[in-house]
Amino acid sequence: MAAHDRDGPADQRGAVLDLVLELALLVEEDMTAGLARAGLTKARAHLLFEVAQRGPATQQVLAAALGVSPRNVTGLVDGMTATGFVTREPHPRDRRATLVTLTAHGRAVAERLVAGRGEFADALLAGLPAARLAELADGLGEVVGRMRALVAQEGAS
Amino acid sequence: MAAHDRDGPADQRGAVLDLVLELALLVEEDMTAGLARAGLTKARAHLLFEVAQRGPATQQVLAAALGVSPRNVTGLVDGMTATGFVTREPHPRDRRATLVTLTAHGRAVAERLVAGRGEFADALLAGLPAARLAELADGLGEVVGRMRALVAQEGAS
DNA sequence: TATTGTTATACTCTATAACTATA
DNA sequence: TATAGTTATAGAGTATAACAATA
Repeated sequence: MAAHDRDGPADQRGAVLDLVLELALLVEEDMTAGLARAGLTKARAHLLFEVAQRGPATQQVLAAALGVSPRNVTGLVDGMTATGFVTREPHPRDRRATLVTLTAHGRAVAERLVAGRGEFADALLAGLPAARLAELADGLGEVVGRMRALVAQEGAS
Repeated sequence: MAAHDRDGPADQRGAVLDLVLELALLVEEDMTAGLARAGLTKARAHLLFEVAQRGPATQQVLAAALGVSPRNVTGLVDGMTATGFVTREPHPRDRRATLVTLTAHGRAVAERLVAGRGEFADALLAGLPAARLAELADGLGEVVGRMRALVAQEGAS
C-alpha cells in the first residue's frame, strides 16, 4: 500500500490513459461496424458528410477538405458512384472539373447517420445525472484541448 | 433560453459525445503518427506488442489474438521481417509451424513505446488535481463500460 | 483427415509522378 | 503556364479459397 500511495498520481493518470485508449478503440470499432452496415467505410463516410454539408463540390475541394491526395478522391468517388451514393456532374463553367453530388440514397444515408448520433449519445450517456455529465464534459474538454495542442505541435515539427 | 433549457440534457449528452468522438480521432492520429516515427503501423505494432507479451508465437496464435485472418498475419510478418522487427524461427516440435520472434530491435522498440505511455499520460493529464482525475476515471469508466456492452451486443447479433 | 502457412485473387485506403484536357 | 482529374505504379491492411507440407 505504501508503494501504491507513493505512485498514486502516476497510477491514476495511467488508469485514465488506459480508459481513454480503450474508449478510442471501442468508438472506432463501433463506428466502423455501423458504417459498414450502411455500405460505407470511414473514408467514404467522411466524403459523404463533406458533400452533405457543402453541397456539390469538385474533387480538388474535397481532397483539401479531407486532407488526402486528389488521386485518392478519384478512388473514393469511383467506389461511391458504383455503390450509388454520389454522381459526377459536369461543372457548369469549368469543363475540366466535376461536381461530386449526392444521390437520393446518399442524402438519405447521410441524414440517417446524423440522426443516429442521438441514439448513440443516449446509449452511452442516458441516465447519467447532469452533474456527472458536467464533470465529464469538463474533464474531457481539458484532455481534448491538450490532445489538440499535442497533435498541432507534432504536425508543425 | 426556454428551448435551450428544455433540451438541456440532450444537448449536454451531445456535447459530451462530440468530445468523445474528437478525442478518439485525435488519439488515433497521434498514435498513428508516433508509430510511423518508429517505423510501424497500427497493425504491425499490435502484432509487436502481442509477441512482446507472449514470447515467440505461431502465426495461428497471433491471428487469433489479433482477430485477423492467418493470411493477414503472413503479410504482417513479411513486412516486419523485412523491416527488422521480427524473425521466423522453426518450431521445435512442429515442422509446419514457425515461431514469430522479436529481434533485438523489435524488443527495444516495444519497450520504448511502452515507456512512452508515461510521457503521453503526463502530456494529457499532468497537473490535474487528484479529485479531477478521479471524476474523469469515474465518468470514463462508466462510458467505457457501456461502450463495451454496445460493441459486444452488436458483435453477437 | 486436420492443421500450418503460403500462393492466388480481390477490395480498400493511401501516396507520388506522369499525362490529358481545359483554363 | 497552371489547374482538374485520370492513368500508372506502389505499399499497406483486409478477406476468402485453394494448395502444399506436415501432424
